[in-house]
Amino acid sequence: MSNNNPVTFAKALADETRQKIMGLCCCEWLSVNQIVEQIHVSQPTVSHHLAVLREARLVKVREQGKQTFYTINQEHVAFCCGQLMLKFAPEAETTESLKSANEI
Amino acid sequence: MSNNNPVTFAKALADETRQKIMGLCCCEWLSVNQIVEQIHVSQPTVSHHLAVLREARLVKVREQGKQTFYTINQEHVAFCCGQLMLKFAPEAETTESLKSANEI
DNA sequence: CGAATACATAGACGGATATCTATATAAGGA
DNA sequence: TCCTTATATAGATATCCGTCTATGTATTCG
Repeated sequence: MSNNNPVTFAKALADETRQKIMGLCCCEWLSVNQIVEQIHVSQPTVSHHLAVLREARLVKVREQGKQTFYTINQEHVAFCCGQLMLKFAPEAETTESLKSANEI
Repeated sequence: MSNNNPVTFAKALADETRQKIMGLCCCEWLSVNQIVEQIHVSQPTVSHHLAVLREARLVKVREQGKQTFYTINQEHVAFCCGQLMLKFAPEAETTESLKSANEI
């Protein structure tokens, strides 16, 4: 059921806790427990949110023994943001710079 | 209650109907009725969604006699997308091009 | 093998939200 | 002034979703 449209992307981002998790494992790989330790929700809740992010392809997963490590799929985040800008802000300056960068 | 954080932005985008409305009035001013005519939900529902978009500052409003016209606030959409990229995809190539464009 | 650790899944529950109908409000025209 | 048109608001309802506890599954270690 992995989906890739702008609505799926937005829904995945549309939660405070999920954005916190994303902030935590943005530029590094974290195990589920490491995330739980830094956030005030239960382990199953974290697992639930990670599943949502996985469905939306917003995280990369690496299993290693007992542990499962997650990190943000930055390329996909950037791609989806670009899609939103092209769709809903095609005439904005920032979007122009994005377009011209893509052409190079 | 107008809010400006990434969660508010994502929540506002996290609905199929709202994204349809945004697509419709992206590059032009439309009255509420014009939106209702092009979408299969009731007028109060459209008004509700426009209120959500207004709260998130994603639309500009212009009242004119009996009618109220809406268009996407493209600058703000682009800004929020940029914020998301900087926060959750700081190392992605696309984001780099965004940064360097801002520096110019 | 048996216990402990790490994570996922199932199910329950309460609060948020998308939609509708009915109605209020306000502007324009006859 | 009265009726029509355009939009917003109120209230009801059903569904979605975030969270929790309990439990399942798999891996590691003694």
